[in-house]
Amino acid sequence: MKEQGAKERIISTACDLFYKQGYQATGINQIIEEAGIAKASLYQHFPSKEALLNEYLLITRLNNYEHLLQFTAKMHPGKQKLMGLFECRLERMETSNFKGCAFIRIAYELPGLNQEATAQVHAHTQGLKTFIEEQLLVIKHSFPKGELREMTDMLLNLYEGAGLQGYIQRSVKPMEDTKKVVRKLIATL
Amino acid sequence: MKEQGAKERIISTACDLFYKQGYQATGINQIIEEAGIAKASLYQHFPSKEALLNEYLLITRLNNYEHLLQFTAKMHPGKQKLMGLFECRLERMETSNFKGCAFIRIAYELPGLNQEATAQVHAHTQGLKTFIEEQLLVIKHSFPKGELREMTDMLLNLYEGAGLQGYIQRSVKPMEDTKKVVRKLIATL
DNA sequence: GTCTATACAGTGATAGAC
DNA sequence: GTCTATCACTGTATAGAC
Repeated sequence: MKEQGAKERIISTACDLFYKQGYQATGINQIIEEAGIAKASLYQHFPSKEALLNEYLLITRLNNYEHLLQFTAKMHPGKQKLMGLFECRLERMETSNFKGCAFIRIAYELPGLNQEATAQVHAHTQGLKTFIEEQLLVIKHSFPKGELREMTDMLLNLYEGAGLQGYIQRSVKPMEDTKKVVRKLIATL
Repeated sequence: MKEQGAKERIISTACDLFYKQGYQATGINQIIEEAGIAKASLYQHFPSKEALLNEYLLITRLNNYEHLLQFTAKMHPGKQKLMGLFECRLERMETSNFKGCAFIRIAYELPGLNQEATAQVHAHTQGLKTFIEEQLLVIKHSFPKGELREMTDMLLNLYEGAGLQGYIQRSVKPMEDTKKVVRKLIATL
């Protein structure tokens, strides 16, 4: 990891710790220690801890989205890719130790979120909605607009709700069950 | 508020602040200031801030549950009470400034939650499940066991997912939409 | 650019007077 | 039981030497 520049080490360490421990529970001191750099060097690259938070959210969002696209790249648009969304998260829950959606965690941890961070949270949600909507339109080309939005929101709720329950119960079961339910739901379309 | 004992003032202030601002963001100093008592008095009644957290979760859980029971007291068991669960939260979102489910917030804010606090979170979830299951059994007396659990979990996911989206978007719309979807879902039972 | 050393506010928690 | 005063510690952020 030493061959990376200081800034890169700071970012990757901060992203890791912010997600694992939470933003507030992670101190600057821990970040610089694990990144192996001095405190002043951190403030050379980032004016404040909050700036680091914004960077964390941006990078995490892009990574999550990129991962989803790769995961579903070879799937057929429509039902298969829609199921892929759930399988993608299920895989994350099985391989890494899943701590819930990073953006929901931040929104819950910091009731007074700054403007840029809020924008990232919304962008993440909107990205999911768009992905879901696209697949739904492939499945049923002539979706009435109101029903499309309704179905999209319901699937999003199920997706986030299952992730949430899975984290709280420390189990992949809620997500597996939700996957089955979703499969049934879209089978009728 | 002055006629209440010191302990009661501490508890009600802490409950209020922990929910509004989060646990970590709320300092002992703010609690004692708003409660109008001295710091040493607080530690007379509670050995630590963490003890206050456990008290907060217990009281919030009992209050939430009590409120739900009162809200649905005059409704018919079954479909009406099940819809009442969603209407109850909808009402809370409209009247008070809803910050999401208190237990999910705590679970997300503190990845390393103590045993008693974890138990409260689980008890809350279990309480919701039991409530939902009871109504489902009234609706359809001969529910296959697997499907009953499946349906219960799905409704719980929708309930929590909608609360979550509602908080993030600062809108009651996700919960209203979810209510409609749930009404359709249980209409077919 | 990166380091050491430090500033300064804020935290949770205690001691001891009244 | 409740207060004032203070503890030891950690938090973020900066100054100044190399």
